[in-house]
Amino acid sequence: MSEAEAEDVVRELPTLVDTSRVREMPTTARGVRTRAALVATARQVFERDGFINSRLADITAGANCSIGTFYTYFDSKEEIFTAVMQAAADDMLHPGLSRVDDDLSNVAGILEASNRAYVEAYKRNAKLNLLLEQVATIDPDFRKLRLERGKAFAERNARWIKRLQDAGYANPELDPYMTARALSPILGRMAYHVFALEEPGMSEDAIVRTATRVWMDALGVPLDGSKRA
Amino acid sequence: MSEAEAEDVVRELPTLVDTSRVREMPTTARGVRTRAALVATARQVFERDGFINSRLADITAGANCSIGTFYTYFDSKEEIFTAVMQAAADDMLHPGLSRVDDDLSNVAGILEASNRAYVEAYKRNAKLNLLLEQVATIDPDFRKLRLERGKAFAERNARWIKRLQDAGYANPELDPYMTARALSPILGRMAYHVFALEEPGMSEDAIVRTATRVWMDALGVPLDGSKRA
Amino acid sequence: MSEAEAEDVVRELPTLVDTSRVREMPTTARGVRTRAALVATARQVFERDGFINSRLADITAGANCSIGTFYTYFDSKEEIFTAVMQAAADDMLHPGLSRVDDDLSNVAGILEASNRAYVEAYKRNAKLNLLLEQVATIDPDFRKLRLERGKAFAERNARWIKRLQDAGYANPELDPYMTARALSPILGRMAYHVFALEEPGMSEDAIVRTATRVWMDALGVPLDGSKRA
Amino acid sequence: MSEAEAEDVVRELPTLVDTSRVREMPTTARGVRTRAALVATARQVFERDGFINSRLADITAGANCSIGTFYTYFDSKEEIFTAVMQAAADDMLHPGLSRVDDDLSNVAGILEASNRAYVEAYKRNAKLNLLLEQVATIDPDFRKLRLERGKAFAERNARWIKRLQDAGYANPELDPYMTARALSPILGRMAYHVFALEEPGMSEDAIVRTATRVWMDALGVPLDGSKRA
DNA sequence: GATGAATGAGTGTTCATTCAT
DNA sequence: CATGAATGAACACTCATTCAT
Repeated sequence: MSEAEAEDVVRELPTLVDTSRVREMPTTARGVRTRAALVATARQVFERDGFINSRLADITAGANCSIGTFYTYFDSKEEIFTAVMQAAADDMLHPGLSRVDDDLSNVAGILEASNRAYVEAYKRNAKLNLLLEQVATIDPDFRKLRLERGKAFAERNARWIKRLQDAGYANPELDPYMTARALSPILGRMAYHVFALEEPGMSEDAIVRTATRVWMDALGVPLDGSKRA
Repeated sequence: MSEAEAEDVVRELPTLVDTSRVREMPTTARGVRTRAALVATARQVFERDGFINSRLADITAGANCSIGTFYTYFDSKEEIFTAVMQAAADDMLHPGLSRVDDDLSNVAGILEASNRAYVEAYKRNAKLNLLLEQVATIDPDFRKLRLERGKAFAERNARWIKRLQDAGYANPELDPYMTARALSPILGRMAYHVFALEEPGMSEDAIVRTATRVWMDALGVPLDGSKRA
Repeated sequence: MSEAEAEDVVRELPTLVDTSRVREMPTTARGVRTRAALVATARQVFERDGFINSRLADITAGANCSIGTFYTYFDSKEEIFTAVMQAAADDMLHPGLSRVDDDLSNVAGILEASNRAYVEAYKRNAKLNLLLEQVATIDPDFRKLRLERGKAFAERNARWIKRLQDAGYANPELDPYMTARALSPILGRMAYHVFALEEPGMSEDAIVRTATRVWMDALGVPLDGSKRA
Repeated sequence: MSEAEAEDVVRELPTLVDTSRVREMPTTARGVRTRAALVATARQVFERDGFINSRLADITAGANCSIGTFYTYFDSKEEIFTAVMQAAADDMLHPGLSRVDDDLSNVAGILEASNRAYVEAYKRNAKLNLLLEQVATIDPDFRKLRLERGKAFAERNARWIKRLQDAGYANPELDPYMTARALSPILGRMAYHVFALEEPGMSEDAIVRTATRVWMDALGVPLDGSKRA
C-alpha cells in the first residue's frame, strides 16, 4: 500500500515537475555550480518569503551572482520554482514499497511502514509543500498539474484496493475508486497541519498510526492479518 | 454528526471572520448601499481574478464609486476580503443539525443528510473556497485563523465521536480526537476537487455516500442502526 | 492647390493621430493642468532624446509629478507620443487654401502661397517631423497610419490635378493619380533636409520657388496664367 | 543620367558605408567563413526584426557561433550593420550608365533605362532600405552619412542637368542644383512606398514611366529627342 | 461624505558587452 | 580563435494608499 494516501503533495512529486519547462543544463562545470547555487538559494528564499513576496535580487545575491546571470539559466521566476521542485522531487519521494512483492498477510505492517516513510519525507520538505500550495492557487499550470496528479494517484490506489478485495482482505462491497478518493487525503492533510502549518499537539507517531487504522477499518481489513470471514 | 468533516472550509465559517477586523457599519442608508455594492463587486472580482491579481480599481468601478470612497468603508484590501467572507458566511453555513436532538439509532441517516447539506453549500461557494485557500497561503492572519478553526472543529467532532462511543455505537478503542482529525478532511477535499478545481468524474451523490460510508466503517458503527456487539 | 505635396508629414497631420488611442480628458482643472504639463515636457524630451532613448522619468520630472501620475493619464509611452502629435497637429497644419475658391487663372500664385505656408509650418515643427519618422520605423500602427495618409493625400492631389486638366490648364495626357504620387514628395523631402536634418545651403525661399516651378512645368501649366494652347 | 534621383537609398550606397568603420578582414579561411555567416545571418535578423529589436544572440545562433566569437569580428552592433550594408552595396547598385558616353539625343531612353535598373535594385533590397531609414533616425553617424550622400548626388545630378542645358536639351532658366534637389526624391519615394511599405496599387512599370516623364517635363526636354526651340 | 488626482517604492526582465578559460 | 558564463545598468509599468478639494 505504498502510496495509499497519495492525494497529498509529496507522493505526487514524480509528476510534479513538467520537465519540458526546464531548459537544458549548462555544459561547463562552472555553469553547473552557478545554476546549483541559484537553485539552492531560491529554495531558501522561497521558503522564507513565499513565492509572491520573494525577489529575484535576493536569490542572485545569495548565489553570489548578478541578476543577469539568473537569466542565463532561467527564463522566469516560475521556471526556477519548477527547478527547485524538480531538485527536491527525489528527496520528497520516499523509496516506495514494491507493490508486487507486498505480502498481503501483513497489510497493516506494510501500510504503516509506508505511511511512516511518507511522513518523514513530508517533514523534511514541509515548507516546500506550503509553497507549492501557494503557487497552485496562482499559477494555472501548476493547478492543472496538481489535478492530474491527484487523479493518477487515486487510480493507483484504487488498483491496490481492488487487489486487496480480490485477495479476500478488503470489503468487496466498496467501490475501489471512490474509496481511494476518500482515503487519499487523510494522511496528507494531517501532515500538512502538523508540519506545514506547525500545529502543535499531534505527534508524528500518532498521525501515522491513526491514518493506518482508519484505512484498515474503512477497507474492512481484519487487523489480525487474516482474511475476511 | 452535523459538522463531522469540519476541516473543510464551509463549516468553519462561523469562525472564519474575525469580526474585530471589520469596522462599524455606515449610518446613512446611502452609505449602507454603497458598502453593499462594494462587497458584492469585490466578491465577483476576487472570484474572477483571485485575491492577489485583483485590483481595487476594478472593485470601485463595478460599484460605481471612486477609489477614495472605498477607504471610507474599508482600511485595506484585506479588510474587504474579510467582509466578503463575512457576507457569505451565512449562506456557506448550512442550517446545521441539532447536536443534542440527534437520534443516534439513525447515525447513517443523520450523517448523510448533514453531508449532503454541506456539499450543497460548498457547491454554491466553490470559488470562494478556492479564494480562501489562496489568501491563507499569503496572509499569516488568515492562516492562523484557519489553524484555530481546524482545531476547534476537530474538538467538536471528537466530542461527537465520544458520544457515539459512550452510547455503544462507535468503536471504543479509537482515540476520539485523532480519529476526528483523520476523518475531518475527507468530504472537504473531495468537494474541493469536484467543485473548486472542477475535476470531472465524480458525482455529488457519490462523494456524499462514499464519505458517509467511510465514516461509518472507520468509526465501527453498524450500518443497520444497531449498537455494536 | 493647398495640399498638393501632401505626401510629407505636415499636411498629413489631420489624420496623423488616431484619436481612439487617447483616453478621455481629465475632469478637474488640476488634472487638465497636469496632463498639459506632461504633454509639453514629453515633446521637449522626445525632441531632445528621440522616442527610443527618452525615459518616462525625465518626462515626469520635467512636469513636476510622479511616475505614477503619468499613468493616470496615459497607458504607455506610445500613448503620450500620440497625444504630443495630437497637440501639435493644429499648429503643424497651415490654414489651407480653400480648394473651391481657387482662382485658376493664378495657379502659380496659389501654389506658391500654399507651399510657403507649408514650409513655415514644417519649420516650426521640424524636430517633431524627425521624431515621427523614427516612430514610424518602429511602431507598425504609425507605419500603417502613414501609409493610409499618403494614399489619401495623393488622391486629393490627383483630384486637384484633374480639375486643372478639365479647366484647360494642365496637360491632359498625364495620369492624375500617378503624377500626384510623383510630385507629392518634392517639397516635403526638401523641407526634411533643410529643417529636420539641418542641411545648410538651401534657403527657405529657394525651396518654395523651386518646388512651385517643378510642379508647374511637370503639369504643363503655362507660367503666365494662360490656358494651354 | 544614371543616378538622377539620387536622394534615394540605392544609388547612394557607394558612399553608404564608411569603410573606416569596419576592421580588417580575417586572415584564415575559417575566419572568413565565420564572418560571412555572421553578416548573412545579421541581414536576415535585421530585416525581420529591425535594428533596434534585433538581438546579437539571434545573429550568433543563426551563424552557429558563440556570442564571444562575434566580438572577434565586430566591435558592436553598429559595426555589423555597416558590414551588412557594405556587403549589399554591390547588389544594390545597378551597373550604372556611363555618364560620358550618354547619347543625349535619346535622353528619355537613357533616363528610363536607368530608372528601371534602379527600381529593380531597390526591389531586391527593399527591406534593407527600410532598415537604413530606421538606423538613420537613431544613429547620428548614419544620419550624417546620409546627409552627405544626398548632397553629393544632388551635385552629380546638377552637373548632368547643366550638361543637358549646355547641349541645348534642358531649359537653361532652371537652377541646376535646386532642380536636382527637387527631382531627386521622386523615384526613390515612390519605390519606398511600393516596395518597402508594400503599398498596393502602383505597378513597377507605372512608377518608372511616371518618374521619367516628370523629369523630362520639369527639365523642359522635348519628348521627341530634339533640342529645345 | 465623496472625489479622483497624486504618490513612489518596488521588481521582473533585457541585452550589449566583457573576460576567464 | 573560440567559447559561453557573467555582468549590471537601465526602464517601463503596477497599484495600494493618501490627501487636497
